[in-house]
Amino acid sequence: MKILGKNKCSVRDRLLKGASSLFSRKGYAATTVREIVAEAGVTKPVLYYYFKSKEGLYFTLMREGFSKLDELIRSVGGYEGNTREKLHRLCEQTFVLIQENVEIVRVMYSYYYGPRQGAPFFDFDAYHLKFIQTLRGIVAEGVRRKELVDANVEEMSWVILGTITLAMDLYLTHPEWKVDQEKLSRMVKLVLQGIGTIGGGRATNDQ
Amino acid sequence: MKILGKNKCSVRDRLLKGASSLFSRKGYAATTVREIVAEAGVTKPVLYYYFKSKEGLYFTLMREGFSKLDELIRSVGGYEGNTREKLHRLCEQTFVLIQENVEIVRVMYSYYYGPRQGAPFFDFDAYHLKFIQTLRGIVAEGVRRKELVDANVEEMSWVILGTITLAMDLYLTHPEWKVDQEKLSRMVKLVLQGIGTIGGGRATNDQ
DNA sequence: GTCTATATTGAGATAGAC
DNA sequence: GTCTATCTCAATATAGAC
Repeated sequence: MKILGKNKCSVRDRLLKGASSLFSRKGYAATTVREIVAEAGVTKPVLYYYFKSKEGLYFTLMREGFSKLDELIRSVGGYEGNTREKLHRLCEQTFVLIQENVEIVRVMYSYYYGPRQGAPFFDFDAYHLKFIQTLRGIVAEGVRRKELVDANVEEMSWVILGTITLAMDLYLTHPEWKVDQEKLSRMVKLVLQGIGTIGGGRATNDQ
Repeated sequence: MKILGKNKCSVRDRLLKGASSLFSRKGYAATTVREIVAEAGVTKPVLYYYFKSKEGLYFTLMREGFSKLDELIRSVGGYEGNTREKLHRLCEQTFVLIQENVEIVRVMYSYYYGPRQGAPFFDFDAYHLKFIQTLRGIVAEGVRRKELVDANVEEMSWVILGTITLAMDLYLTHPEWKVDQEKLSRMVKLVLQGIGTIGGGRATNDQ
């Protein structure tokens, strides 16, 4: 492995960066190997040397992106504090991760919701499920500790998930609205405290 | 216009139905006119007779789908009852609309988040914005009436929007979880009443 | 090896008969 | 309104000159 100056990117990183940008803008199928190597200022064989194929590059990109999510999920086990604090921490870390990997998130999004268009299979859903399970764990513990109301754990998790997802969504589609961690944090606070004035009774599992 | 038996679909409708299914599964560009007409059991000139072009068919599909959303949004003006009831009604109507137009929603999603892939421009965002404005209107009125807490109207709207969006999301990607109006309704209830137990104080605009 | 000219293909679109 | 048959056009593939 070559030693690099601190501000330089390795060729491998340049290829990954350029590819993620192209994939997110044009889609996997529409992005040619030519464009990727041109973006990185190298020639085709370099790409094949590092990644074996266009598919290999794609997998590397996704694997490296989602390994950070894995790390985040593992770190949840070590969270200290009450449920409120844990939820806020999870939301914050997740949002930071998203901000740092916008392009990979875009690729994931269009794969997840749109037609596959020749993109190799990648099990995004496994990560989605893992994330939901983690969230659910925090919520279930919160209910046991009586720090959350005794309602349906799954639905409570979904409400939190919806808030995170919407923040991500708006961040991607309306950057000019400047959705950031602070706003997400206030939104989570609203979910915890309720946006209705007292009078409707507290949420319970009575249906 | 031909008179049809009550259980028969007109050719025009068959073309629209087949096209929306194909567009949602394969994407606009990857769907050929041949496939669309084959699906409807007619020949190409029929498509051109009704829609002038593939683009015309696409626009008709989107326009007809989103005109229902327009109708829904207009109907909000006539909502009766308190804010809680209005929000529940909006969520319910929106979810029903989504269920009845899954394929169009899918097409919209992949256009909105993915690369355009040759699909003609359609201003989905205008509808998105209109919807948010409507939601915001209900929330703002709720705050004035003191039926909602005096917090940031935009962020409160987003939390509700996030809940609807997540329900739609799960409905699209995990039909086996059977997210339905009842679940969405309970999720909205959770947002209104808060999932945290009392002790963290009510939400306000202190910040 | 590279370049240019020429197939080939498959897409969207149309004319005119019925 | 619907069909058969045909057109146009662009992208790609290939042949053959250089």
